[in-house]
Amino acid sequence: MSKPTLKKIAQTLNLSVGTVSKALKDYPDISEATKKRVKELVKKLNYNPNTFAQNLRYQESKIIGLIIPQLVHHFFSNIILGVTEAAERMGYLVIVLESAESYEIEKKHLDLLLKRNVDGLLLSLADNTVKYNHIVDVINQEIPLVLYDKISRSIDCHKVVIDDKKAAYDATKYLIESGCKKIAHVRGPLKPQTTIDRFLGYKNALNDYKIPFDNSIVFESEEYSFEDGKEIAKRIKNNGDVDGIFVFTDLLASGVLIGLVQEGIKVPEDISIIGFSNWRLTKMTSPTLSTVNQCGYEMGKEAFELLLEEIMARKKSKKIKHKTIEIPTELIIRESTR
Amino acid sequence: MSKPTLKKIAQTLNLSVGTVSKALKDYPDISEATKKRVKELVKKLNYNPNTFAQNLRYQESKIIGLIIPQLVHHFFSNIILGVTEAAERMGYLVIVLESAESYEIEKKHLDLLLKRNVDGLLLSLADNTVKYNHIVDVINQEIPLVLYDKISRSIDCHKVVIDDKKAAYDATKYLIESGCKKIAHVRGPLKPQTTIDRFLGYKNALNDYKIPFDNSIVFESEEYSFEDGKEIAKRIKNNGDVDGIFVFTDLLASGVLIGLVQEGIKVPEDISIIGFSNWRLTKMTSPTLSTVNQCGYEMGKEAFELLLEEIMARKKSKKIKHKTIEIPTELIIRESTR
DNA sequence: TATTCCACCGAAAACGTTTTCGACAAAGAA
DNA sequence: TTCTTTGTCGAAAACGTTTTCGGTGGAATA
Repeated sequence: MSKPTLKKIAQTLNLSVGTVSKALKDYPDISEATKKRVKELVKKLNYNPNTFAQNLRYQESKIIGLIIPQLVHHFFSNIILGVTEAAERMGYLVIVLESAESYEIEKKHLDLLLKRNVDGLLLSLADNTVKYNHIVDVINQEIPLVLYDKISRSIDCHKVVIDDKKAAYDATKYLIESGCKKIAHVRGPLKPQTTIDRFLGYKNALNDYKIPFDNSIVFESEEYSFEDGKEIAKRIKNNGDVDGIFVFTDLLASGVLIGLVQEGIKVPEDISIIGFSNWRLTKMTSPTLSTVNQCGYEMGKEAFELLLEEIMARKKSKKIKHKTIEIPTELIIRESTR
Repeated sequence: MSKPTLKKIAQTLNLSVGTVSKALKDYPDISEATKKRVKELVKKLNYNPNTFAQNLRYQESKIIGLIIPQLVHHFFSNIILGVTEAAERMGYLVIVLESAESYEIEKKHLDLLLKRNVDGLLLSLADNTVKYNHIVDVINQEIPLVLYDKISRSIDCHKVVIDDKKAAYDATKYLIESGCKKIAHVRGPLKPQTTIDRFLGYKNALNDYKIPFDNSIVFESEEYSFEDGKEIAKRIKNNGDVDGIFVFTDLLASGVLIGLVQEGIKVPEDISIIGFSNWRLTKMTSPTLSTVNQCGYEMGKEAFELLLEEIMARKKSKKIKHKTIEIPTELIIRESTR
């Protein structure tokens, strides 16, 4: 009752193992007659080639590794979905590991995946990592790797990002054009490139519309939690004349929103708010939250396709020119803006 | 520059491949001297055993498959985290695939994972599957499999679930004891066992407290979306004297909550609401939503441990008595209840 | 009849590891 | 001296597949 192998098939058919293998792969030097005999028995026994043997033979696993900063996160769930679906179409499977925004774990998991002989790696940097040696090492070992979402410009590989700067610019621009005169910004620590770029987009928009930048209405949240948002709402309230806020992530934005409402401020009549990421919760606050849609599914798909390109290039030991794909974002206007 | 292998190490050390292998595994028939020589070179070359060869040799992949009905879902993200962390501790990696609540895809993905020689499977049934042949087949093939969350009692294997009936009972009981007299229930189609059990728990609580069951205030939602919840809120409003609602899932519950508030009904003064699952969004509605905490992380962890038990038993070809673990739930009272 | 050619198939190496079974010394016991 | 023991190591099979390189027989050609 054990699994059928080429050997068993060969024995019952009085053929050699090699002939059976070739028959299955339609080699021209096998007669149609024996091909038929082989294929029929294979079907009958429900034979499937042993992956382990194939892996060993071809020196590839048809598995890629996907490292994610935070598993429990709407955006990254969409990334996983995009990656796995694209991968599956091309015969690859995906192993997902979380870095928990920690440099140490990121490194450990990178290592773990390499030891398991994945064919390639998809990586979004932990907020916490500022050194990139571990990543450069991987690339130098000729292991295909592409960075997505949270990347570092200094690493030479394929990358896929959203245009944070433009998205932030557009959001701020919308606030300005809808009549806001004094626009605050709530951001996180300036470590990941995304946070930096969103901040820059905000500043650029102010600049283009001749609104003076005022650092006293830029608020930083360490945790960017819902509770943090509420806290910041109070501080904004005390800053009398703010009439628009661009918050760098939805969770925080919803905290600010609810906080303001609880403080008796009318949204959007008194203050407009725009968040970032289009989490599901943006449809559930009251008022609902305007935000920037950031398509994780699309990004995951593109990331895999770039990785596949890199894998194929490595097979032919071709060097390749690396590119950076930008996934378009989209401003979604709901009730928290005028 | 290619990867070091046992053969290369053996050659440079004038040893046989077998000896090198045994030296690394501290076989007693290898002298300390050569062990030292081997280990030093191994360290220097940063040798790692080739996984493919090991897989082939041991006939195991140290990879398990995890099939999830919906990838983009807070609860299942926690499942993934719980499974992968537990698996990693024991030297296993996890391949995640989504069934998208479809029987066909569930079957396809089950098959895909088996062909890839996973050592075991974790499966939560798609809402859509009512036949279990594909699963029984797997079990008959002696492939370790455990069901989690959405299970079928008729399948003989390890299972891990939450005690939906008890959780629903407790939620309903809370509504009753806090003074509700006429309690509605919002549920999904009665296919998955979880939905059935939550409905039963609700009915049992009513029964124990001598409150007559009234089918006209049991509402069914096909999609259990946020919008569906708002729709149902209107119908409940027209049913004048309902003063408590137990909703079988948070997303829907938040829809009902917001719907009622928008209709001018005071929550919890006029109507109390309890949801189910403790999604993050329950902390962000206003008022915040009372709910039942359902620990996905814990469930994932337990599921893996049961699977490991099964894997070990199969190695020794031992039959094992199957058990069902129930992950405790916890009623979380917030602002939507009196 | 001798040669070439083709159609068909098998032998064997290779991927890298693990483990059993001997083999061969040297050391100890009889 | 002979036999057994002990300590070290190597040879080889095994896991299952793929692919190169010959090899065989028969048919066609010269």
